[in-house]
Amino acid sequence: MTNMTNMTHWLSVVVQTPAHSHVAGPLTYRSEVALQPGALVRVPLGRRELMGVVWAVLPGLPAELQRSDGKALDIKPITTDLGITPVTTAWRKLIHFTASYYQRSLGEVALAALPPQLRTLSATQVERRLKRVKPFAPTPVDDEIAIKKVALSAEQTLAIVQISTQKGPFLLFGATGSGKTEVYLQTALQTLQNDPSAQVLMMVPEINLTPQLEERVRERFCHLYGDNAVVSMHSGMTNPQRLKSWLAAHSGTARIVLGTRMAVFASMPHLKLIVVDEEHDPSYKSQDGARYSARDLAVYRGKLDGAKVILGSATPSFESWYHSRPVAEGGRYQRLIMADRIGGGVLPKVLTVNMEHQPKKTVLSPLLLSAIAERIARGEQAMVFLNRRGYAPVLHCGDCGWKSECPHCSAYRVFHKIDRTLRCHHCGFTERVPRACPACGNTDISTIGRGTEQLEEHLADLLSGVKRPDGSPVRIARIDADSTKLKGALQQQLAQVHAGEVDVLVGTQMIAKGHDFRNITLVAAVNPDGALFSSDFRAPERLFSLLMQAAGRAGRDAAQGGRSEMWVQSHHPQHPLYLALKKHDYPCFAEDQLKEREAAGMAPFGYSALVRAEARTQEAAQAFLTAASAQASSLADEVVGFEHITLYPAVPMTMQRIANVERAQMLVESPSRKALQQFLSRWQGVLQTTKQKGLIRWAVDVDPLAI
DNA sequence: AGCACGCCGACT
DNA sequence: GTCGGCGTGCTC
Repeated sequence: MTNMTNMTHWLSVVVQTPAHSHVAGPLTYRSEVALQPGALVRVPLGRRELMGVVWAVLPGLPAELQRSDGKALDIKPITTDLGITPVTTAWRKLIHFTASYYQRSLGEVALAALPPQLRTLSATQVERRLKRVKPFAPTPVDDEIAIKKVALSAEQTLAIVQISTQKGPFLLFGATGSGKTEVYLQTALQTLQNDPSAQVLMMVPEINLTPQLEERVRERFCHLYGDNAVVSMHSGMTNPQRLKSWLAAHSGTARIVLGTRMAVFASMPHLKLIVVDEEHDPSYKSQDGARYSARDLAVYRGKLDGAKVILGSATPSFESWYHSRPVAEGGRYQRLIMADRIGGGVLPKVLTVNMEHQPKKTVLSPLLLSAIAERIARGEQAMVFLNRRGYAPVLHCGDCGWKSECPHCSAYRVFHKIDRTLRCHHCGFTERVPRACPACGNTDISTIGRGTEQLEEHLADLLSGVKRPDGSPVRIARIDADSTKLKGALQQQLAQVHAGEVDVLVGTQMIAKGHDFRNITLVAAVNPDGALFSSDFRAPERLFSLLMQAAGRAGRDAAQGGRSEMWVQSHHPQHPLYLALKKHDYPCFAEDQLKEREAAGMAPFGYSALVRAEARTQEAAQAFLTAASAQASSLADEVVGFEHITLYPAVPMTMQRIANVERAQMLVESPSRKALQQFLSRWQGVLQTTKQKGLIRWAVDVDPLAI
């Protein structure tokens, strides 16, 4: 390595190039100075200049780029080296795995995983930003006084010991209120104390939940490791903020990175622990670009970086539950159980109301209503769920049968009474509510069904005679995507609930997640049946989890735990899902559902991918898929296990049309993950060359959440 | 995907 | 005579 300075180095550089083109792979550049794999550089491509990641240092000019006539091909030199520490080999392996598993180009995944602002800054600008992040300084902490002592339950203590003494990955199966977060924090603290440079990654499903966790983590760690020790990473941040967090993590200054799914790609050279909270949450699966599962990647990354992984949930995904079965049966994760609520809190009693026995069109059964009134009279709070925002999901003309269909989508526009609009929740198309039926002129048009807006109104009406303990009237509030559109509105509304300024809270699933409301002693799901018979095979699992989480909102305060209740209004109260819910019996529900999955060959017993096509017409979208499917058989000789691949016919998607774009999809299944992977990577080429008039775009979704 | 070049229509 | 429509082709 002595006279490296004056010779030409050939570098394989990954840049953001489109997946479907001849330059999809890494490109070769030269450099007069030696560079490390992982170095961040800027390179010329055509008339542009792009950021790239040095993927490998090549022994010489690759043969395919050498011209037979001996003349040197014009391999361009890199423009600049950004001059920061190269990303680690483990990071590059993670990116490589993600790109190949989810069928995207390396460049797309690598560049999407780096902060966008890095692309626009010069080496000197980056250097300046880096200086603003305090340099990494190992800070061993053993000051017993500085560490906040927290009383732990026996279950928490056991979980912490098991995590520290065993390898994992761990599935922390803990009831709502059992203190999972404390286990994360204690384990994080141990990790940081055992290794002066260790870093911890903690992931949560939604941005809404990061401020809460961030506050808790800051309170716990900043006085030990400094203000720069905790950084956030989520899509709600501005580009400069993202760059700052990224540099802090990359340089090792940040000891704890908190974030949403994107944080799984954070550059953390000393990563020693990964926590995935609420691991079952569908938000961990990306729905655009590379459709990765941040939870699955977290487990993979743990292996690459030698970091422990904790997946936590009160209602784990069936995949994780299955993987955490006993080792003797082939389990790969270690299951840790925390069944008890801390402080002796009791899970609320679950009551079902059989809506078959109620008069038709009943929104709230008299029983539920009086139970809510009772809470108010006692000065307690109630929470009512309805997973449908707006006033009514459809507007309808009784005379001619007109319905408020969206002209651009295969969906109805929702009636919003507040601003008297018809809004499409898919494409955003909004119009004033017509005074008369647009089709026949009849002025007698009515709504069908109900949303949170109407429920709020309805409740106000029904509870108008109920008085709070001090004799004042009931205060009702609504929290959903409409009421929280303004920045900070959600936090403000939640604060109102905490302050006891609200007696009845109406809302969508937004309020079911993660928020601790001490004084809520009744939670009600008004109309959750929809998911029971949905075409989406994961719908029951999501409903169960949502209801369990919702139930967890009630009775957090041990003093009230005894009398807190979860009410479910249903037309099918005998459905196994509700029976399991009544017993708070997730394992029973999981066992039941896993049997069904096994019989149907679905995850985790079988593997699948979807190809989705978007086109101007439904015919074009399907024709593209059908043509690509027909050519798949030509790959039979190349793909080992091809006979185990099943290609299903192209069908319209459930939401067939959005914003005038027709959508179709095709399912590919296999009992062998390896065969499916191999097939998909070969088939990629076929899809790329399949031309279809009117086709707008297509994408492969590996391990899709919904089929 | 960008970003060029390139060849035909309606404007200052 | 130029501005600009988007078809085709290339990028280490």
